[in-house]
Amino acid sequence: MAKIRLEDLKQIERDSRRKIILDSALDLFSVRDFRSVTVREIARHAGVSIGTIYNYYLNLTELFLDVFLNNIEEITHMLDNMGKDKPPSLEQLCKFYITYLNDNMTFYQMMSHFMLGGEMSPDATQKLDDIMKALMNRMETALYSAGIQNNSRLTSHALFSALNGIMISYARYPGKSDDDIRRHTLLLAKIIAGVFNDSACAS
Amino acid sequence: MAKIRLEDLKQIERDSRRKIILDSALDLFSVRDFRSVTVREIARHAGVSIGTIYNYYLNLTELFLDVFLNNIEEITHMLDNMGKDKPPSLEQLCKFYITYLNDNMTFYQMMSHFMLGGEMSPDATQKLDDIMKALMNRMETALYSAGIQNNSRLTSHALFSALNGIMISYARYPGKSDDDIRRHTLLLAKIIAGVFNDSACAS
Amino acid sequence: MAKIRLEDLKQIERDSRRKIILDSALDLFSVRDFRSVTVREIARHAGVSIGTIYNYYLNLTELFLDVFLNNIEEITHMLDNMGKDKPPSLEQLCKFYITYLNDNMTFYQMMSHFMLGGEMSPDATQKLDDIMKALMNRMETALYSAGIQNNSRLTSHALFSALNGIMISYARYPGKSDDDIRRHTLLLAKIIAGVFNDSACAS
Amino acid sequence: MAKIRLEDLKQIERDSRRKIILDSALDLFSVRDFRSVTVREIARHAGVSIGTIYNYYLNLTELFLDVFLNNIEEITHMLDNMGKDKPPSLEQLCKFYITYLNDNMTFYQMMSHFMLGGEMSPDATQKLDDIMKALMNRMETALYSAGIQNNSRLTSHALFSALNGIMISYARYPGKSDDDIRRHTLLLAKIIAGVFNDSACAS
DNA sequence: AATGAATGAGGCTTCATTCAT
DNA sequence: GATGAATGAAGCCTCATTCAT
Repeated sequence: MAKIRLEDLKQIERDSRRKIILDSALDLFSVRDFRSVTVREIARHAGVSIGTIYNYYLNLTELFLDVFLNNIEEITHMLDNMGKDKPPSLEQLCKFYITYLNDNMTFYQMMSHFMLGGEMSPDATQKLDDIMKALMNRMETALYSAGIQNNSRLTSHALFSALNGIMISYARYPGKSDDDIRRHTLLLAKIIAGVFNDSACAS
Repeated sequence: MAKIRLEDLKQIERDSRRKIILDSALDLFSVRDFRSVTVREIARHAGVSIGTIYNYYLNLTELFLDVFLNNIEEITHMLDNMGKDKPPSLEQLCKFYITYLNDNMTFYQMMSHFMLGGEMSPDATQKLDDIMKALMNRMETALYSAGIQNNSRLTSHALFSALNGIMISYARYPGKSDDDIRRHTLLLAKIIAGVFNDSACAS
Repeated sequence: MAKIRLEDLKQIERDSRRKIILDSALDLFSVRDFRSVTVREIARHAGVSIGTIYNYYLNLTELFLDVFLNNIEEITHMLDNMGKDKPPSLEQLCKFYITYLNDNMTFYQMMSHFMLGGEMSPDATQKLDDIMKALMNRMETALYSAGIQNNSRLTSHALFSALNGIMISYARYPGKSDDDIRRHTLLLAKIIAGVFNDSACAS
Repeated sequence: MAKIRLEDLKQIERDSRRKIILDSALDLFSVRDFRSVTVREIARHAGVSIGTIYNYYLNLTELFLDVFLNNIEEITHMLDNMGKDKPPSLEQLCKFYITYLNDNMTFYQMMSHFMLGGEMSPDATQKLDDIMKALMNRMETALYSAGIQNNSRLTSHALFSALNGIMISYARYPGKSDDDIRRHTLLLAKIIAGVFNDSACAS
């Protein structure tokens, strides 16, 4: 029994140190494009050595992926906690998602990165797939509540795509401030929500 | 007059050489992620020296941008030529755009790149803005024809976003072949088109 | 008395654990170039921790050296057991040695390593010297029996050199299989034996 | 014609710079084990940038190989120039070779390195094979003159092996000075020469 | 205008060894 | 005595860009 507790403690310590590294990386990513952040910087910022990073992650890509997956999980959890009793409305969901993306530009930077060529191990691919499915389930539920009951899975893919596309297309509209961007993307999110809602009514 | 002709010739030669470089780059990008293509490779493939590349482009980014802008212009022209007399239907437009993106993966790779951190000169930003506006005009026209007459500019932004998002989100769905991807993204394009169409009817 | 037995037991356990480590290392070396084997791998393969390795060896070099010395001792013992009553003939000796080297490529890899720059402690140097002398005695005996009685010590050095050189020079003849190598090196061993034999007769 | 001269000049310049790099590397290798010499050091010592090294060599291994091949060629040429009219005697050849090895410890360090695991491209392997054959021809000729006319190719392999083995086995005899080593290895070379000579007479 | 050799900062990663538990 | 996480120096190599010819 004592032994089990010791192992547990070790695991907890390991997890917490991994979290320190992860959070340090996030910290840096919130300020700079993640592709320009170096291992050295992450290590220094986390207060550990370079080697320690590699004790917790096979390579930089795995660390990036961890950040990415954590983001998706966070979004999923936040969605679960939005409407305690009933699922969020389409508009709530869209606005929330776009707000999250505005607050976490690293997230869609990484999405682009991994989707457009970032090499991933089969293991990582599987994990990503699972976590993504959980998020898609929430989207599907919201669509279902909004009255879209045919093709709901495919439509949730379309909705997810549309929202991601907003940020990809307008996250850096030339000459606009961060606030302008936020306002514009939220507006587009509202339009997307409206379009999907109307479509539900029409059909 | 003779002088003018000589200058013209020079300009023509210059333009054609620039085109050779551009096409060579495109050639390479059709096979590999553009971020992994080096100046040396482009030069060798174009049959010119590295230095020549820099005689025609300030730096690699400008060349990338040229490729990108040419793509947008090409899309715009193709849209213009689709329906000789009447603008394309929403579904036609969406399917066409997604088909183009499937055929030119470099295009949305570059879109992501420039939107998510690629540094651009003010000059380049302006040019991009102009060319993008022309494309957006075509989208707006199609939406207008489909019955979306309120907020049509904003809605065309939303449509553009949604289509881009399809590729970003599903261009590399794990374990799917190129053909699967094409089928899935076209399906999503159809759903998007349908949703926008329904919305037009509903309102 | 009980105490002595306990100490003995401890020593036996210590020796056996050291042997486990040594054998694990040998196991790995039989498959891969010893210079590419890491402490971590040896530890894992031996089923002990990295730290334990360092409880038994001052550093990796000492472990390598231990493997090397054990090899030389093994060769010496095998030579002793070859001809129970009379020493082996020159050809027998040469063939045996080359066969051993073919079977234990790590041995001459290490010989090269230590001879060509591997740092050794004075203590280790002394140990190596002793063990090497024992082997050289066997060679000298064989040469003596073959009729080489002048300069026999020096000649045994020459013979030893010649045999080692065979492996260094032809252990990786380009495009040859392991079997080809074995056949070629054994042939050269036979020639060397013959040359030394003839020389004995001639003088 | 002018053009050809220009190209020639360029090639000459290229060759000479390559030689500068090569000589700088050799310079360093004469003082330190080549495996501990870094690209940075070679570059600094040659007065060029690191990148320049890689303009002339694909990687460090290729540079090492170039040093090695140059050594073999040098030996071959020196052998050719030894006896203007008649080939060198066996003893001359052996002594010369061992002297060369004593003067160029990098040579047999590299021989060991490449023979015992250093990865080589097929192209490099071929080049090495060719150059080695030229050297072996000289050895064979000397053996032939010494009266060894049966199996002369195989015997030249054996002689080559034996000489290499001398250095591998005794280049670092514990507690001996460089001069001691030189004397001892030359002695062994003489014995080897004698043995092969006697053998020729006996048969 | 065309050439292409030279540049060199800086990236990621490895791995023997230590030492607190 | 056993453990194994932490350390961090150091290695090789890439590649956009410049500039003398």
